[in-house]
Amino acid sequence: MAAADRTKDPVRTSVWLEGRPAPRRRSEQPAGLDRDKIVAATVRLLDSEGLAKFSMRRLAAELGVTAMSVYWYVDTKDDLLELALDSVTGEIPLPEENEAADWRDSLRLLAAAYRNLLVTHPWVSRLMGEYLNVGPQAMAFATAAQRVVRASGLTPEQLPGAMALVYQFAYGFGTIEGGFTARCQEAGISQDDFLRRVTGAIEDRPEFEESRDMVGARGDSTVEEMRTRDFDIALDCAIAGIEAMRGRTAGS
Amino acid sequence: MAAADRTKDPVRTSVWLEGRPAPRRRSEQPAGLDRDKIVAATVRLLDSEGLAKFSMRRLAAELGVTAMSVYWYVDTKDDLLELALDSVTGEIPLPEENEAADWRDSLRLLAAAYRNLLVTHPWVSRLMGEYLNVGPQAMAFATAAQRVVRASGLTPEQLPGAMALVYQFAYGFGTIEGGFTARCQEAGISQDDFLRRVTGAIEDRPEFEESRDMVGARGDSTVEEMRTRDFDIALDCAIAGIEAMRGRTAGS
DNA sequence: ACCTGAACACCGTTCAAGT
DNA sequence: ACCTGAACACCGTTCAAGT
Repeated sequence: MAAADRTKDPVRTSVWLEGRPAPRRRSEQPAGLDRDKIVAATVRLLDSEGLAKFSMRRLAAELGVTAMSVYWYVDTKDDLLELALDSVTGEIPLPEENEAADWRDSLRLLAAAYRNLLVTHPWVSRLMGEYLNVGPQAMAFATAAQRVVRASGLTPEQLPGAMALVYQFAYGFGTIEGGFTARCQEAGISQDDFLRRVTGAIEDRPEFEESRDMVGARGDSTVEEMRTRDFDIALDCAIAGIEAMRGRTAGS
Repeated sequence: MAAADRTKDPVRTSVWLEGRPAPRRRSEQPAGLDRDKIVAATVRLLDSEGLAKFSMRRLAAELGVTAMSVYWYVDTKDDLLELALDSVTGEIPLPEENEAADWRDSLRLLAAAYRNLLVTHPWVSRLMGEYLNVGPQAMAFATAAQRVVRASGLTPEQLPGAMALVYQFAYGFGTIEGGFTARCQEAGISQDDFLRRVTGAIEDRPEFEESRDMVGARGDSTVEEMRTRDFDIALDCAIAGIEAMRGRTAGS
């Protein structure tokens, strides 16, 4: 199947794998619409109101245009969300190619940036789980992520497992954290207040007795501090694991 | 705020933290409806058709009843989904309390079971990211999960980080895996065929050149084998990390 | 080439009414 | 106590029509 005759495929894979390139603009359009402008407005709306409230009609209103105008630049809502996903993925700062830095430091920076993306854009997690995520920015991140872990000196057989450990951990961590912050934002309440509210509700009910110590605050830390500490310790642990794996053979 | 007068709260936390207990049935109802039956039907529908296609109207049709009948047993769709989430969480086999087994083995079993839950019910991941997940089954799992990692001998300061590393990794891994299998099932295509299709599309397009080795198959393994291998290696790595962290002080 | 309007087949949920 | 029907305010998307 040549690139030229690739057209509508019944099995949807990804916007990025469709034959059709983004339509290029030639001159001033009536409404001044634009794929980039549409994606930017999408990201803005997703950030401020969340994925659940986002709709093509809402987006069109934001752009001062009819709902159907957007469909000139984008095939479906799914495609648009994929574009928005890749767009914010580009916000992750990637380490320099020829940097002499220790791979542990690079790994820590990259994982923290990944976590940060998932927290500042809580809708990102769901889209990553739903779509293939093979856009250019996602690929650039994946390449950098692989390069950083490869510098640890693991064997090619160990590499994918170690990659999964670090980045899937960061994904899971950022997902739960993002869900929590989004919920608080939606309720118009601080994270610490929300936690107090939940622990309060749990204390009132006898059936939650044995799980109380898992939910409450630890010491006098704020929720944010607790989480950053746990994230750092988890990364330390993963890095220590990678170092311990180095030179191990398959069945030891 | 006593348990008795807790009523509708503008800040939604979770079904499990609402004052109202599940209404208990007294005799034969006209349609023989039931909270358990509703939740079971919900799980069945979510498994077979996915979260995107699930609706209260679709569920009602499955139960042979009007859409609004369900609302007698459940306040909102969100509440129902929370109930379904906790219901399948109970499918995870938990290790015996007084087992003399090595914590590494228990951890491997529990993490694998967690991954398995996320893959067999691909809708679970999204709900875990969206809701608080403090239902009884989720709490039982969390308790067991904590007990297993605690047996590794880490300090109380290290414990939450190590927990996060292992279980958030399993969550992230199962999420991506579940999303992939769901996509294949929806398209009516095998996972290996889907992968071949994607790699084929990537080979056709020059802009994906440098990311080709990250997507393709490795050796002659099937997709499923590759993933299990990576998952196991990642867990080995995490366990090695936990062992290396043992006895380390805060800043070493 | 770009944008609109009406229409179709859906949603979750409220509310008054039936039995 | 339990279930229904009509209605409200939404969806994503198609399709014919405008400029």
